[in-house]
Amino acid sequence: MNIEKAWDILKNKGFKKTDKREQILSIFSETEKYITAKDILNVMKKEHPGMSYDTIYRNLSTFVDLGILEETELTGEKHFRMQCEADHHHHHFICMSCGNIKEIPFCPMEVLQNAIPGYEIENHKFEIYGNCPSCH
Amino acid sequence: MNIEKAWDILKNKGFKKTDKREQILSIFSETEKYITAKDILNVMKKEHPGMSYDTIYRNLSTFVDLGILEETELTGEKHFRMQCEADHHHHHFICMSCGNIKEIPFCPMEVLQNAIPGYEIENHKFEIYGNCPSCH
DNA sequence: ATTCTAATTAAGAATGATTACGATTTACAA
DNA sequence: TTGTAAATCGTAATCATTCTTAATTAGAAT
Repeated sequence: MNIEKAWDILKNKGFKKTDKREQILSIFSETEKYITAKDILNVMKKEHPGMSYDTIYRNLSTFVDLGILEETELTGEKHFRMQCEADHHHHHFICMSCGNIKEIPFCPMEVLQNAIPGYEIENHKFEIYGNCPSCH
Repeated sequence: MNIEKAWDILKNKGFKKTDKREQILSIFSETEKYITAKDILNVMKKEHPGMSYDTIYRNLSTFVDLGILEETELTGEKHFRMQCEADHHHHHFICMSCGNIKEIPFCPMEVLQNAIPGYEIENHKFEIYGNCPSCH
């Protein structure tokens, strides 16, 4: 996902182009890491001192709904990052030291499906936490 | 895990036997589901109207530390249940309708370890959400 | 059995993330 | 340019969780 593609989606759904949305998307496009609403506020309040949390949370929620961002819960806080472009479904290793992520080129769900017949799987979470090679 | 075994652990570590702990453990022993601190308060305040949240959270935290309970984050809230007896490491299918859980007799980590060499895995979360056969 | 002491609890205030709301401003279509 | 719904601001409310202090209690020591 990149900024242009995000705007395509937003425009297509009738959302307006605003400075705030532009800047939020720009922040996400510059990092691979999962970041929080507070992280975003800290960057944005430099330029817009009167920045409202409401604006950030509302837009993050919109972006997740539209598939522009992906969301996960880490240590009690919601974290967000740009939705991966990858054509194949995959998961992430998350470095708890530097925050960088690594794509895990495999998903256990295919194997699983057969293991619990009769159970209707709607969602799953598969995340691996630890230290990446550079944070060893 | 059962109540007797939990008390063995608690006694062994020098924790005292109190009515509140007895009742909290009893609530967990009567369900397979993941429940919240509020769920516990709702049950306990019938007998102990002046029940404090602090007592619940403090004990839940102790129980998790001692391996009596296991904890997970569902829809923004901490949920707890008795630690499984199972001799083998495993994961859970969680029914989002009735809350019942089913043991998944397999863990993808063995396969994964080889897929990302150099990455030090400290923890992982593998949970499957959906509807169980009876909630179809 | 009584006393002592550290562990435990009660009661409510504090915190921190997130959401809600009325008033104001803005994007953009007509 | 103007009208209007959408977006934002500023702040208050909410919700789960943690903290604080004083009072109570379990279990050990006497």
